[in-house]
Amino acid sequence: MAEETVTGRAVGPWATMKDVAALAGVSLKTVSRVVNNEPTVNEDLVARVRLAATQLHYQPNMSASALRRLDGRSSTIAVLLEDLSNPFSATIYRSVEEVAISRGVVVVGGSFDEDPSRELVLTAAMSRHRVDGFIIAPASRDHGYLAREQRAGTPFVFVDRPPVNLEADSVLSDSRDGVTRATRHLLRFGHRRISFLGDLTTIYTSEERVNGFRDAMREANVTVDPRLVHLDLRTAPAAERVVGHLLDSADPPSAIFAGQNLVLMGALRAIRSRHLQHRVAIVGFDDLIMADLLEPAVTVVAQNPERIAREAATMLFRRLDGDTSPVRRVVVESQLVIRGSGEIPAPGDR
Amino acid sequence: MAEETVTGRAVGPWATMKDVAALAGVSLKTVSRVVNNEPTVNEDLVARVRLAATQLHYQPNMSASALRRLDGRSSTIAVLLEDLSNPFSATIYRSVEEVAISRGVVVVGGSFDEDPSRELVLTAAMSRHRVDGFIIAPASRDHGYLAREQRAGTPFVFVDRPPVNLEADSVLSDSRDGVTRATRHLLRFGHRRISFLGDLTTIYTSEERVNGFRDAMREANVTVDPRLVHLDLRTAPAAERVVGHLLDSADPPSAIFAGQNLVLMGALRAIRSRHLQHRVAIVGFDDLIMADLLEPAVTVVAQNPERIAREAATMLFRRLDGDTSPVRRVVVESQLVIRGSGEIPAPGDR
DNA sequence: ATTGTCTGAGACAACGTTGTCCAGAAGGGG
DNA sequence: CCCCTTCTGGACAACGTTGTCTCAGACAAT
Repeated sequence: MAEETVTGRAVGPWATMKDVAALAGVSLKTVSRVVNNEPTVNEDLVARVRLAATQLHYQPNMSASALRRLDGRSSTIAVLLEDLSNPFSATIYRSVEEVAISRGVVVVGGSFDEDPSRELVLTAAMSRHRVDGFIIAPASRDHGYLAREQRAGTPFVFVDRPPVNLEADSVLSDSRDGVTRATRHLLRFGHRRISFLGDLTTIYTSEERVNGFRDAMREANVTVDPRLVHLDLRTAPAAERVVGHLLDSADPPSAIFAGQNLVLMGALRAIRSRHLQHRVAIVGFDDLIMADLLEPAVTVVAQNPERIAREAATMLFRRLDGDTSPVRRVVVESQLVIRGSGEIPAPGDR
Repeated sequence: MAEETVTGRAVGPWATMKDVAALAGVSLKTVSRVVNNEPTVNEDLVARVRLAATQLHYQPNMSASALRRLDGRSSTIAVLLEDLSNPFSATIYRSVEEVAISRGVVVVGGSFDEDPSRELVLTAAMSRHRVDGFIIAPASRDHGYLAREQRAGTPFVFVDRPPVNLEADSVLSDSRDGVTRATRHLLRFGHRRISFLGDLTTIYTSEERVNGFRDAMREANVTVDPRLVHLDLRTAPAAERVVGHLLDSADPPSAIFAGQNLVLMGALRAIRSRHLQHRVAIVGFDDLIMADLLEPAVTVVAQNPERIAREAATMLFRRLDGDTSPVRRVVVESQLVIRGSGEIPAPGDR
């Protein structure tokens, strides 16, 4: 055991292949072969090496391994999302982890918080660690800077947002269509004054969602009152304030579409504090835990983060396994979950 | 740029220190010094090296760096929790990430799902990657097997659950006390038939929570009806079923303490479906997003995952910075958040 | 018995970096 | 002017592993 080496390094009791080889009475290279399950080793030797390895609690050093291997693989992938503490990102992370662990790959996570400079910092850090691949929901709107790394052989799979200035696989939700369908749903209940509340317009999905809303309104020949459209809302309190003003105004909306989780919560608070929850219809984007427990239960457009993640992970690993087929864009359907709050009819309506 | 090396390896366009040195017209070692911000380099050379590095988009190879460094540091820490997709774990992960990124350290995450064998698999994987430290909420109840790694110099900080058979720092919630206080709260509203619903008894915190409940009941001289205590509930549907039976029974509880998130949700569903939400008091452990939007809003014992994570991360990094002071156990207070559901008086009560 | 083929194990170099050591330049004092 | 010290940069080895090559030995065919 290499308690102390020539250089005087106090590495602690990490056994190396050399130690295992010495104990098993074989050459270092034979240990390497056994560790990598190469089939050309005599089974007696395999057994001896295995025994020595367990006795010494040998754990291969992945840094050394990654350094020396021809493919440079580190058995590590990066999953970089908006915010690992929000349920959507967390579910994606977790589902990717599931696929990764089954392949002996560990997952390095990071949160961008919609900050493009953080995206740069984190992707660079991951590059330094030579992760084998990326699953990324970018904050920036230009991903050309990743081309270099991509050419170096690192695959990228974009989730939730498409790559810009980069040819890469992506797995997206049908946000636009999802919102269109939800808006049609509200229109069907007689609503004409529908308020749309959206997240940062810099975010791709956020843009898609407003567009989906406008699509449905145009299709139904309902003009959108610009006073009812509020974008760049990021927090529940901000949304609560805005919705409060809307509801207190002379010509309030009869229905609200909340384009994001926190915005939905703020809107719900504003509605409830005015006891309007059975009068004003509301539909949200992204499912909320406990949405079914509210009174009325909340109708939402639910995305499918598990499926997005599974698709993305399989695509990534396929690429790592050598798939060189053309870039793919997979769209995962979102689903309108009808629970009550979106089925409140407009005042004059039947 | 090493497009192709002697061995014929297609490494892609990763520039190495050698390439940078060649372009800058200095020796390899000088590049290393510049990259590591060693102060003994002439500033002209520094500038030249920096320029060459950016021109080549040089990113140091952390695998090589970790391999060669005396301390073997990989600038990586592992955060291994129950389930990264549940809000408690996700918040901890995210808060640790925040501290880590400020130190240029990346975070590898993993979920145990309360499966001790998965704990073994994941910790071993992290060992192979030679992570610099661990923040861990273990699934197993014996952590002696980590001693070897600890002796190798890797610090461990346990969160949410204390280390067993291992001397290591820990950051815990005052679960037991929190539950005791919540139970007293229910007792104060006249409740005597209080039902306790708990998670897997193998989980440390789960055990603590029942104990906290029994403490308060004993203190108040109220005997606990064993039919009202249900443990090993893991899912919302299971909890819903159990609470359904309780409520439909001849002698139902007047108050319920739900020892965990999903259990709370199941209990709430059972109560609501019987329209008893204004009759049966309920208090949960762990805050729920939107708990304030329910009718009545849900009283909970809220933990403080951000603080737990921040404490744990600072402890870990202090250890990495050489702190050799005795092992510490930090307790982060939980807080009873009064919202309404826990303040429903018992039937016969004032 | 000799040669040729094949299998499996070991010697050796190399991956990209950092620690150690040394040499040459620069600077100061006698 | 020379010697000694200080500072800076470079040569070299080493980290733990894997790829390549070689060689010993087993075995079959002549």
